[in-house]
Amino acid sequence: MNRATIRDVARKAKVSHQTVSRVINGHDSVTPETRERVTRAIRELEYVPSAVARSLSSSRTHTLGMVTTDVSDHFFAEAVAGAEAAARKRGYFLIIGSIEPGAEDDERTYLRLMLERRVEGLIIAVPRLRLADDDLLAGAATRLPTVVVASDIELPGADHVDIDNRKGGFEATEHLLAHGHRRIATITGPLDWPSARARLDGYRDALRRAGDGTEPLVEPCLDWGLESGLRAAERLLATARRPTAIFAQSDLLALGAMSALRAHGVRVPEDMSMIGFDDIPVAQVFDPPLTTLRQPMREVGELAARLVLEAPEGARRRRTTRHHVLRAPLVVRGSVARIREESDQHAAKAAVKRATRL
Amino acid sequence: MNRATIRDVARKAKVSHQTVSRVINGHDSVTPETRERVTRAIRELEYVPSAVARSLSSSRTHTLGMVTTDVSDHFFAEAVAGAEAAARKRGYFLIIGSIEPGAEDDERTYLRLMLERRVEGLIIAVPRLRLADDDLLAGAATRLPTVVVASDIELPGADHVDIDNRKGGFEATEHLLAHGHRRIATITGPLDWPSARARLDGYRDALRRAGDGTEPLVEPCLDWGLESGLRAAERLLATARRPTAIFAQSDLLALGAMSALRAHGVRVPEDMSMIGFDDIPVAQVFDPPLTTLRQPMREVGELAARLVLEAPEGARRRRTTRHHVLRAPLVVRGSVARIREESDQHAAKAAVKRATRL
DNA sequence: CGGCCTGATGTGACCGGTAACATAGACCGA
DNA sequence: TCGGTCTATGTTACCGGTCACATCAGGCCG
Repeated sequence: MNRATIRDVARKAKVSHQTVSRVINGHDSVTPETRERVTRAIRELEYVPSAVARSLSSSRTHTLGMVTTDVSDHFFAEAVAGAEAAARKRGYFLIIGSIEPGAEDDERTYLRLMLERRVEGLIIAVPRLRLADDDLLAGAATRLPTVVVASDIELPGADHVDIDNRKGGFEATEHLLAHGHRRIATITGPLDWPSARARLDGYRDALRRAGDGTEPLVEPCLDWGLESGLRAAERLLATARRPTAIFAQSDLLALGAMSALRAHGVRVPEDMSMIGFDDIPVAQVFDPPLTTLRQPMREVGELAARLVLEAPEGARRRRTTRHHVLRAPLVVRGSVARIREESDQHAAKAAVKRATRL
Repeated sequence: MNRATIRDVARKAKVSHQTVSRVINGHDSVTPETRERVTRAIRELEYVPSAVARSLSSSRTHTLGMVTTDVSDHFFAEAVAGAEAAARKRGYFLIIGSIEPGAEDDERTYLRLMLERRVEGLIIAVPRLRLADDDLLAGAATRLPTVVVASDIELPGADHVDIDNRKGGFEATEHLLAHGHRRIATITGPLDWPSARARLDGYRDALRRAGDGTEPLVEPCLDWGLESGLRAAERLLATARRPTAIFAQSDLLALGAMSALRAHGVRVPEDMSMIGFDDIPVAQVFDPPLTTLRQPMREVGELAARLVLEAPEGARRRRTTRHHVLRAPLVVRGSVARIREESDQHAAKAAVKRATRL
């Protein structure tokens, strides 16, 4: 039971296939009665036009491709949703290749699949550097409008969209400093992610600027998840001079850490202030509600799709790279408190000790 | 700068286009040296075969379509990931249409887009009934292998994959009953979702079977989210005879409810036992860790894709519908406690009162 | 040594649309 | 009345692959 074609419809309606094509595409200059005959034939044959044939002859696929890190990461899932919505609003279809952890070779496979399908634009949301020196990607970027999301990858002519991670890290740390904290630890994401490094840089910036006995205390993790946060917090609790505040680079790291703290009888925010990054929905119903930085993930995706679709055509393509950076505003909730006297003294004592040692 | 075609490669390698095709498809009966010449030409021209043209002539698209409810729902996001993985393992590409809340008309649009793209199979993961009487869908289901996920939609010849929600609801309630609870409320998802109704049925089954002064107390919500859970819990706290346990039909509803309880000074599990449904990752780091039912969402998606791909071809198609039901096992954590004496008396007193009234 | 088989390669049609151009009336003004 | 313009429709080629079949050169066998 094969699908009817445009010629089957034409035969049934006793017109030429071209007239059918005109009806389908809402072309004017078709007599109402002819149009009606054709429409009926289409309905009776359950004709559905073939996007495949249409793409081949018109060389337009109306399809965008997005290669992303595993969408089980909240950030990327939202970015995909945003890109999808923006694409669809403009009549485009988004096909997605989500790279699962451990299957990083799929990056190339996906990219290739998308090029074979003749996508008209590319969004690359892969933070790691593996793809960077790939000639397949480089070639694609010169032919197609390409936007790189949340990544360092350098591609001539490709625009970048990202969160201002450095500033975010800076503001998170400043917020803790403003509450009197001096011993501030950070739990980072994987340091081969540009976002993790940038947030760490922001953290360092803030501490450096504060001077005054502050000192970086960095606890890196291999992923952004709960488990890692939990273990990182346990390592921090075991250190000689325990911090009074922790800046976790993701909400999941923060929530994992908080569960470890709870298990050890350390209260948040009384004994330990905590700040996250992301603003995932559950952050606000946690106990205490998590102070964090909201990442506008959906907007990142939307902006990426818009840039791809509005890129100038062919010869008019720019060779310059533009960076679009979105702010991640601080959302103050209940997980940060002013440092307690005791801890203050503790910190002060520690500072003196350190000063003496130098 | 347009893409090279198979004929360009042929010209450059001084062979016929058919030979190039043979090389691309790894066909044997090509001399090693010819193969080498062709391969070099492919590389030099940066030739990438066109899946569009290939699909048109071979009438195989190697594409599956999945129409789902908004993937911001954890269940559907995981199901998509599972289906994607299963499809890809078999050399298929999954294209996704995610219906956002409020844009339910898109169902048809997406379905149509997928049919136009000549998908070779369909996964319909749309719980609401809107699509049910759609002739487009019905027609598609007779032509293509189709699987319906987490939905009541009746389609001749389409298999169904779902969670055993009724049993899940039953077991959740039984678990609470086993801890001595008698006044057990349930916070449901939207009751036009089959899963919500089935869980509610399971809850009722368990109460009915327990008899003995139990009585349903149903608090329905319009979505599955935190906010709704929060407000539902507030309504429950305001009722005259406050329940001692709540079965929330999703983890988000449960977490939202717990945040409301906390705000009202009601401790979980001491004053109120709580059980969820889903087992989202953060459930285990909550305070207390949430007892819940784990939905094997990934497996649902994988199974759906497998069924689509392994469906018998054409004439051998079954007209019967098979239902595949996956268990949602109980995950015991810390949010359910044995009922306290005081509440026990309370419940007993209430039971007597009710008996008297009858 | 001719016939036949086999492996390597080439030829032309075809998949189902779109694009460009052709054609045939109808209408219209000079 | 006639050429020109406009509208409705038809004709043909083409997009870039695959498919079925044709061709051709060796090798083997009787």
